[in-house]
Amino acid sequence: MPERRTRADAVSNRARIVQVARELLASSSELPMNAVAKAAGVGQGTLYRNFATREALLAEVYRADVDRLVASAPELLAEHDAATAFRLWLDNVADYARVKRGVLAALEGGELAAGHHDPIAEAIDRLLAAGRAEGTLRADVGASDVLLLLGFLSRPEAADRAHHVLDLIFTGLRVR
Amino acid sequence: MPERRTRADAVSNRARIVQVARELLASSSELPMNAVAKAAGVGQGTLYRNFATREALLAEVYRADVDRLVASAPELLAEHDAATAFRLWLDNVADYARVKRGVLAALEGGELAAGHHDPIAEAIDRLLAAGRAEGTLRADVGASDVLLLLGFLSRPEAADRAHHVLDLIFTGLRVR
DNA sequence: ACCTGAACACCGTTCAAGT
DNA sequence: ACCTGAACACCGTTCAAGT
Repeated sequence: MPERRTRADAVSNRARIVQVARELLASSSELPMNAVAKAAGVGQGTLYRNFATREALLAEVYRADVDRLVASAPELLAEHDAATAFRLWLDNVADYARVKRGVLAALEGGELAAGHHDPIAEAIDRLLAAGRAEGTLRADVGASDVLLLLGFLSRPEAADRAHHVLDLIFTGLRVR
Repeated sequence: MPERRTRADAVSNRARIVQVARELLASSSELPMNAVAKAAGVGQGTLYRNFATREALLAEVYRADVDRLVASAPELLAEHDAATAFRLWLDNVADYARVKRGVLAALEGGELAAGHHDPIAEAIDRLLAAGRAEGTLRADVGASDVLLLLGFLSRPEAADRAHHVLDLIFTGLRVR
């Protein structure tokens, strides 16, 4: 298998697409594929070659944010008991959701159903497993349940009430 | 103000539009306005004259279902303590959501933000107020919080887990 | 009063033709 | 190997012309 060098213009095209998408999302929350291609100065075909679906493009745009969110789960577990770590992690999710609703939209694509390795689901699994071991979080709750509950964060009206509603959720997941 | 008779064709057009929309939703979950007009045998202008937005059309399609759901709240309160009534009512919502996801989609339109009299929010308010009076439901929960939490029912993956997730929500809303 | 349907604007996606 | 952009299919919405 010989090294296959990617053409320089292809590399810069891809980078520019992602950059432009990020900028468009900062100002509008919609992301028309044609608009991305035009603003990036590439043909539509090039856009689709790089990102076959809008979801793929969103995932790339928010990859760093999602990585940070996922990485914070084990960090919190190292410093706190599991229930506290879970509570703090939920606040992290809310903070991300407030700034960029896209983080949530990106993870709602349905990778859930596909069952492929959704890193956010894995982070939740770790937190839940730790809480189960501690006896502080309910044993009959799965990551997919939590993801369903967190879906409310993607609604625009959620902004004000997010932390309060997260508190309700957390209370429901605790062992009484 | 003299009686203004509506033309007979206008009446039947409106009825046929709603009927056709109901049928399309039964088989596809999408509802293209052009498709509704075509299937109903009317021009697009007629469709828009009757229903200025898709939301208005959906509201009309599901009006009977929503009415039933709303009416069940006081009925349940008459027969059960407030916490039980609330729990049973949540199950009613889940049952509706399973059969026709549109009921949920219709109520998510954003009447919430507008603050106009959303009958579902009123039904929830009655249940919460009764639970507060009884001391069995948390006092710091509003109908808008519950609506946000119920939003998960509109997701396709919710079907299997709906009752379980509702149980988690209910637990979070109970006074411990 | 009410209706029709052509027309406009917009979007996603594909693919023949180019370099 | 990669790119361009015309082209196709689709949708929402409006409005001039009809009855």
